[in-house]
Amino acid sequence: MTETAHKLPEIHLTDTLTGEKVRLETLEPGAVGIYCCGPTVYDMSHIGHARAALAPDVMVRVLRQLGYRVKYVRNVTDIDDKIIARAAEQGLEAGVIAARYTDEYHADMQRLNMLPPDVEPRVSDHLPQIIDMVQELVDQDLAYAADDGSVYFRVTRFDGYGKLSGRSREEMLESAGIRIEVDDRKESPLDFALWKAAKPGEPAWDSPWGQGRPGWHIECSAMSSTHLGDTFDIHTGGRDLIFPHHENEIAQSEGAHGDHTFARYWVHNGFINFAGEKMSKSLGNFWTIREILKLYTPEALRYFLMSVHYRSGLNFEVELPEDDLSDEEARRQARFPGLEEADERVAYVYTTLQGARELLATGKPVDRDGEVAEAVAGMRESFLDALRNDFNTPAALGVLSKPLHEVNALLASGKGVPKDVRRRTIARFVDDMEAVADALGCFGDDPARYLAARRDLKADRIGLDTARVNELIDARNAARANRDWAEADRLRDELAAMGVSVKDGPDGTVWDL
RNA sequence: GGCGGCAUAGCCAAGAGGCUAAGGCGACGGUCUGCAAAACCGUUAUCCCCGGUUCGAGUCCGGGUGCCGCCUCCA
Repeated sequence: MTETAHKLPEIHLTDTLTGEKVRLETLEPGAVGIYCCGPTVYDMSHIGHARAALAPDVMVRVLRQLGYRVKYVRNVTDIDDKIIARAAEQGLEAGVIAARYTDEYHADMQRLNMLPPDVEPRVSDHLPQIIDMVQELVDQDLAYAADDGSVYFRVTRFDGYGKLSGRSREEMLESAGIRIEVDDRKESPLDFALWKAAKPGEPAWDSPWGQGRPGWHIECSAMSSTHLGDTFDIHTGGRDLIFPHHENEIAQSEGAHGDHTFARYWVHNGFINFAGEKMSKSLGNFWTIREILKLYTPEALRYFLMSVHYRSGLNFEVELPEDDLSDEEARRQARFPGLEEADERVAYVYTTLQGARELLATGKPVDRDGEVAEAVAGMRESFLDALRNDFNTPAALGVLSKPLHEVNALLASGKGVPKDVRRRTIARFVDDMEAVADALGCFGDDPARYLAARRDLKADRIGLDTARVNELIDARNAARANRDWAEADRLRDELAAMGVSVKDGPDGTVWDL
């Protein structure tokens, strides 16, 4: 416990357990342990996975920027029914499938600029801890082995059951069996598997109950206590995991550890909804990260995901072409209005940063002490205030608007502002945008490189003939030099028809998509 | 059927009882420009309905309506 730890800025977050926004009081001052339910690696990740990874990513970034020491743990579920099923389909070992999609997940996360977790535990590396935990629960009579060698958690013995999802055991019992058949190996319909007896041909490990594998929920209980302790600060995941997954984690962990609080705060991200054009079954109802990144930059996707608070639902509008195209081709030509807007916004920020850097690169070094235009002076603090308040990324992004306008105005004209104030304001903006970029994982690239990469991506997407564009631009510049406006405008229309917009500036003509 | 969440401008979206309800997109008007584009400036809402608590409610409580999610190893 240090002096500075007490001075760290306050963080508030919404805890699913109470449904209220509360001040984060960490177990150990100045330090935060976060556990995130990571992917089950049986297929390519979709944008929902990106959202689930982004929520803790922003938390870790913000907490670290504010001076907290963070231990970020995100697991990989590499033993699971779906993996086994996929392996069987493809005639491969389950481990091969898991390894492949773990790699793909890492590749997606890296492209999306997600911080790597400090520890990334895999279920297959934690069998001893899992078995110990199941044994502990059996010893405490909180679990029982069935005749076939499966072990179930005895929900009737854990009084807190239902506290996260807001249900009572009585309610759940009433609705049990309505939608799924009750398994007669279980004492109660509410009981859930801690250990599943192996069927022939499935991956299996030795245990006191025979060959088998872990149930889904126990892994997170075992891995979180291994890497963060029996009690830790924040547990994150998608809303769908509240019940049963996280409810069961609480039962297992608090049961096994003698009623110690498991996670002190539960943070759940909302879902992505598909709106707009109704998607048919044949087209599938999800979009992979990989597909999206063929069409938009990773930062555009990040920005899009951050434009709505993590707890809310996010409408992912999709416009599919009307033509009678193959599913594959239709998906390749899909448009996403939300992403489109995000993409242009990110480009606007980078264009501003580029202009700012160019201006600062000329002339004398800037004296940082002294007056700065108001809109920019307060940006950093307001920005962080928004993020300290339940990691409110849309509010934080909103804070950037006025400074961006101010800087663009200053770049366009220094009129009415003392020269040193102008340069100092722009310099401050560039400096503080580094902190912004650090917190958001966005806007941190070199502006020129980003904008070029974005243009290339869009050119590829529409199959643009870049050489032809340059020819037309040259021809148009020649016409303009001759003040042949009719011809110049005709050429501009021709470019526009190709999707190219031109901008005539004092330093010549540039084009964009 | 049970549980939970959400309803703010044409669209998207902040708002943890109290300054004139952020911001973005779009639209309209203007500056700049050969004309444009970009950029900048300006305009563009009383918060689903009813009742209540309070000096004061978008923000709390009750009821209604409408969406959505979970109750199925789906982020």
